[in-house]
Amino acid sequence: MSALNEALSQIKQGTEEILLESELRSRLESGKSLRIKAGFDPTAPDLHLGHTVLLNKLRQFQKLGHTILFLIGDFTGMIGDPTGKNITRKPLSREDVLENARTYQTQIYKILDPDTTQICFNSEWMNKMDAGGLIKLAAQHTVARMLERDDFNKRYTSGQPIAIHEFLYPLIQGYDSVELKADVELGGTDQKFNLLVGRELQKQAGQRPQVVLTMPILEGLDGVQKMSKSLNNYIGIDEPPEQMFGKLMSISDSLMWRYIDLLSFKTPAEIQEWKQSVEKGKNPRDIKVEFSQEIVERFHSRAAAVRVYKDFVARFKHGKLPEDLPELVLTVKNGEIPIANLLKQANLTPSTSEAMRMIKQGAVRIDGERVSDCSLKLPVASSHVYQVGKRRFARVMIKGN
RNA sequence: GGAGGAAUGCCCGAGCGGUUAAAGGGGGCAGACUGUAAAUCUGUUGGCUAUGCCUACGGUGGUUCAAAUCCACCUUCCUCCA
Repeated sequence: MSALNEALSQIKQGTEEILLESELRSRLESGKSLRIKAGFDPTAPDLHLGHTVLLNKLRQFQKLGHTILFLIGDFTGMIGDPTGKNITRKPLSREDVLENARTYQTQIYKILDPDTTQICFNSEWMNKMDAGGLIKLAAQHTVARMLERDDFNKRYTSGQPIAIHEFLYPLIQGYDSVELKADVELGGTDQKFNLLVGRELQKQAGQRPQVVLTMPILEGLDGVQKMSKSLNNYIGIDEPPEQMFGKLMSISDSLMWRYIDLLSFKTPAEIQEWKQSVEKGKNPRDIKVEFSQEIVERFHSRAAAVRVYKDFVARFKHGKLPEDLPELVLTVKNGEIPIANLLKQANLTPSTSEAMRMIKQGAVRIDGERVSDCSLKLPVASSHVYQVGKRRFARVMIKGN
């Protein structure tokens, strides 16, 4: 296989769609270092594994010698991508934007190579654009074409409101490609429409239209909705190894394959081998362990991956307490504290009412012993390990004042 | 500019004067079973100084012994007409 074909097949691996593949091929043939654009929301600097599907692909481009334009949409952030849920957002302050950008950098450089990554902000050119410029931009697209976008279309036909400014979002995102002279733009499949607008605007600006490459959207831990912070079904790349491992182990067997396909750096052949071994009767859990360790190692270290597995075995096979359980000291006034209040103050339950419920349901343990008495009071100077459900633990020392 | 309609708990959605902390579903959480999986079954799902108290049906005021339910005004949203 020629180097070109090899590169192309690497790029194609795991991607949803490439528009147009022939254009990508000819650009790769030129041998030049391409400008690869990807846009990010300025408000959510907490990256999770869902984002890394895209980042991994960017990394691959870097390894092939291309340059990444990491665009932070601080201007478009004022609009908010029109999902129908959020209306206009408050513009972030300059400080917030820079702070978020810094947070992004510390996270993305776990995957991307800083040397060939350029961080850009679209406010740089958008703040300079005046009303006339915006009208000129708006004149380059039609309402009918805007309404082709699936979510606009749905909202329009079902009588949901669409604010005019929401139409500006795809336009500005497309215009960013003009400004950046992007050769390729990557995005999730949900971005396809916006990415295509970029092609359109580049053509009108006399540029070669960018190649559009879409990546599948990773489902969250529930396996249904896309991974997102607001749905709380995500695994953050900054999470401690234990938590990361635990969350990965809790995904279902069918979802596991989806995660492996989109996140693992194993070759397709190796993944195929895994699938076959499970078909032959291997416990899928063992594959999950191996895969989860790979991810922990990527964002932490080999040592963490090993430790986390040992801890996991000790805890769930042999019923031991976790090693890293939080410890805290509570100060009480009257020489004792009701169990419900203790659990709330130790952050093991959100409210005392919830604590009461947990006790009634047999979810609360002290030093491994199930508690059934809601009115139990704990005296000063005692120190025990409290547990609510399977996952929440804390060692609490009670002090008088 | 005119005419209608809607707003209920995390979400959807019933209720349309009293027995309503509010049916049903989804989601969440917990228990059982397991592999901290899925599926299944069961329970639970406002708060608190806790066998009682407080706050809740868009907001404010009113009618009533009693209001999510009736009235007035306000706010927000939707539909149709122009």
